[in-house]
Amino acid sequence: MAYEPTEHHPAFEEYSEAIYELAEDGVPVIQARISERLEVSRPAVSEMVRRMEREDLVNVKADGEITLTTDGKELATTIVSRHRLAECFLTDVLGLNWTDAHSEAGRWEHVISPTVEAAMLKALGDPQTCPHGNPIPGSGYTEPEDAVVLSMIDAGDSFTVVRIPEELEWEAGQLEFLESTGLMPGRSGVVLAFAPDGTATVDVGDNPFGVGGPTAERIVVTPGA
Amino acid sequence: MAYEPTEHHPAFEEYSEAIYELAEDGVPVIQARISERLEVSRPAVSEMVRRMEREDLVNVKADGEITLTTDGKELATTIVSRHRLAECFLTDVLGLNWTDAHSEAGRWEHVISPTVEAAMLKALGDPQTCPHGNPIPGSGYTEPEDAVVLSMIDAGDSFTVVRIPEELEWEAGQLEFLESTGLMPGRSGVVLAFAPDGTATVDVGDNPFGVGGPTAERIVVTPGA
DNA sequence: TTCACATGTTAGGAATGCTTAACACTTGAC
DNA sequence: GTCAAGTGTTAAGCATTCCTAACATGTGAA
Repeated sequence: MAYEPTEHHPAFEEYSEAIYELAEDGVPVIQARISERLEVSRPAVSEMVRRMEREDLVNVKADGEITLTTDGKELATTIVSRHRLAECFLTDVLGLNWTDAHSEAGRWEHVISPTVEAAMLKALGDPQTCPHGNPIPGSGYTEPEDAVVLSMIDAGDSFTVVRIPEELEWEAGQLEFLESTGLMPGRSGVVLAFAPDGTATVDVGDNPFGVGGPTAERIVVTPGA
Repeated sequence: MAYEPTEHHPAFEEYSEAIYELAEDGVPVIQARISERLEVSRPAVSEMVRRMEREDLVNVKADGEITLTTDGKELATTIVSRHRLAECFLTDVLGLNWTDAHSEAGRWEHVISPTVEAAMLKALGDPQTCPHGNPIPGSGYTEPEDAVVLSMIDAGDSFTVVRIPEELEWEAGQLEFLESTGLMPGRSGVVLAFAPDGTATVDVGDNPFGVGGPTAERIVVTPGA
């Protein structure tokens, strides 16, 4: 069977998704970041960005910042939706853990058709976020207004996890760690202390554990239990 | 994410599957048949067969007949299993029709990991055949000993559908036709008559309808209701 | 100021998997 | 016996997507 989820090349899907998620994570969207996120060489990104510009999927500003065009955004949100929906499906229906679900979804996103997407949405009751709390584009989800990153919570205060940004999902071992400690969306806990280097000690029910500074600066939470 | 279901190229999976299914359908496994089944040019098949031979996935006999090696058979049964399992899943869990499930599964088969395969098997209760009745390799299914093709049933006699061979699934409109008429595995009916050209008139409950000769020679049934 | 680092680009190449055009060979029908 | 049909191969080429090596440029630190 010909592979043809849309009219686009698989690579365009991957790059659009990366650009969308970098922007979502607040990372400057330049070629070097895409190169890191997709683990391809800088020349490969350079060439691909040129081709996507030619196909009117992205624009490149004078300072090198890359933005998605209307078409590019449509492609990106389609893929991101399917990725996050697939993650829901894989965890809720098939019982996979976070780590497996994330890597599986990275392949499923290119293979899910509108028909299957609709069927999955129905089966899952129109979920608004993926298991890690990231919004499914088009679901109408809006993040709580008081959302902050974990490192902004004062020591001694409680918090409730909102989401684990995509950026962290790509770090080896990160999802296993977060899932095993129970630092998951919806769970509440208390920040016990901050070390000078930014490491937070938190308690979400079981044993207290440490969360590295860079991680604590990315996990989105709301104050209070 | 790197695409790497096994250590094999997607094309190797596709070709192995085609070879397996051609043999299953009793079609001589030569390059020309693969070319037709996969809808690629003969030179493309020629080159691919050479590469698969080099990788010890197939053997080519002096008369041109292509057979799968042990490795090739393993790859083929893996892909065929995943295809048929995916069809079960897509119809039973997600409610897709035969036609959609077949074409979706053609993409899913390359993306399903052992983890997901195991989860699907569990969710479906270890199915032994796909929705069209074709055996899932490794499930232990054995076809009824008295299975014959529909065209072998005498006019006036009843029959029960066993399976719709893969060969028919690839014919445009065939699955829609069979599903809409109810000529599906497990269903029983009566052959009302045979036309001189081999066309059968059958009744499986609703209105009698005609089944073309070539189709009747491929659908596997057991005699009796 | 100078050096190092980050960033992007060019140039040259490679693997994968297709295509069409052209040719060679076999085999069955007449 | 001849011709057509079916089959496989060679040759040349193309699109996609990646790579390394090398180079150009900008920016911040010492």
